[in-house]
Amino acid sequence: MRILIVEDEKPLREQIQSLMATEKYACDAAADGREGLFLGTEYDYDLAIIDLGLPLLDGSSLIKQLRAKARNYPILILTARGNWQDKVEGLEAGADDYLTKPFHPEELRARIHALLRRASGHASSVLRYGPISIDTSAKRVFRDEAEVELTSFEYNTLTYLAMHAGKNISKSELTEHLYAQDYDRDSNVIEVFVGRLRKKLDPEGTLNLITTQRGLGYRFNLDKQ
Amino acid sequence: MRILIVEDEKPLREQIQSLMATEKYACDAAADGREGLFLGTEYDYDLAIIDLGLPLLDGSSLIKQLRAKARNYPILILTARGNWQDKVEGLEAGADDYLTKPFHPEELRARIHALLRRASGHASSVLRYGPISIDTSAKRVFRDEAEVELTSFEYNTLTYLAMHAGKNISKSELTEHLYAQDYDRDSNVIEVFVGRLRKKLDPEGTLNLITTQRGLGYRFNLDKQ
DNA sequence: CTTCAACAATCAGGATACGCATAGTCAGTG
DNA sequence: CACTGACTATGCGTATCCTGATTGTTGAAG
Repeated sequence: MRILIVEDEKPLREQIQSLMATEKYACDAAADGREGLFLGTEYDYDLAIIDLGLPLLDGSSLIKQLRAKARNYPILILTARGNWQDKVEGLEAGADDYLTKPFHPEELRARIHALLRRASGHASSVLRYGPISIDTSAKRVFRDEAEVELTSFEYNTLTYLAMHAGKNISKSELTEHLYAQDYDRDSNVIEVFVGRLRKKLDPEGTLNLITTQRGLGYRFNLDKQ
Repeated sequence: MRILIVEDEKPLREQIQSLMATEKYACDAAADGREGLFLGTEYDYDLAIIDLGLPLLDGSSLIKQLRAKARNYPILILTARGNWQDKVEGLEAGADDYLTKPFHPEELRARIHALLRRASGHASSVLRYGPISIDTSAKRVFRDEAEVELTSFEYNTLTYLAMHAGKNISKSELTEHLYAQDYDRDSNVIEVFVGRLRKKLDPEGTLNLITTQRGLGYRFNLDKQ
């Protein structure tokens, strides 16, 4: 999951960033509306958290512009307590939920979970793809009823691919979603981990689990059931 | 265990809160139906206690809306003595049990225990996992018929893990359910307590009681019997 | 058909951050 | 004021992640 934070107050921004870090979400932060618009347009986020009172470009204009550019990820807005007009304006601009400052970190976290869950539309916690099943609440993976032990990063990579089964996912999309902004592009971590996943989940290569689309990315090849 | 209380009468609400505190449950309280709906929707509770006569949004509507949003934790309703219709309506809306006011704290305590136990799929108040058994009503723990003395926090950690046996429970999920509201995130309490549990319950490490899935969480490894 | 460049896979070793043990501090309680 | 239990601080070991070189594969150009 990759999350965008647009918040001008540095302490709050950093607090949110560290909260996202504990959730193992990759996140980018912008300190004003302009920068927010740039990042929000440039990258494909899973969620954005936007303060309404921003320098250079205010929150609801930012949201309007993002929506106008067909950026459809869920947006959570932050408002000062009691600013009814702002809140309503933000929601009308295209935000999905709001939170009034100050808030408890727990509250923010819960909202984010709810938005992400709603966005992905996954009701059950067990995803089945033929012989492979992924229990997202237990964070365990099985092949033919036998558990396959995955590390945290392997697990994240697999679920991202599986949740976009049938689609070509480029390596850069994967790194973008699994890592925070500043990540060394010319590394081959993804290849390494895809290799590990293939070895662990399909050592004989009979499933054709993850195929390589040269120049395009990887594709998870089992249908969801 | 994390519990939600929705009750408009302040004295009663606080009485219940302090009762929950003595039980070492983390709990949040709401004074009206709206707030109750918000909290109940956004957080993952283990149980909710809801008064039927509430301002802004009445109890049974609240329950209906929670259930409609797939919030499946057990709900205990509180009714004034003799309000048959209300009680029935509440149960039909999706409550699991009721209690008529005024009630003895003991009675509330017993009902809560029963509901939590039932929710985790255990009929009796003694949970058995191989050589480990947990008596949830007496809050005592045994290994091979010998009692193991646990402190209250150790006990809570153990029961939460045991009630979700087989699942990887992240440290943040543990803190969410064991502590109320905000809690300092970069602390290693959980690690310390898991360490103590292992030492007390399985000093030789023969049971493989709680395993660590680096980056994913902890897992209680004994099957329920 | 062969060659070549670009891209991908593999492997092993090093760096890092995660989790653990231990000990120490602090707060509450009798 | 001693005692217990909750939490913090520190250093250490190691699983996990990342790197870079090497080997393998692909597809287009000659």
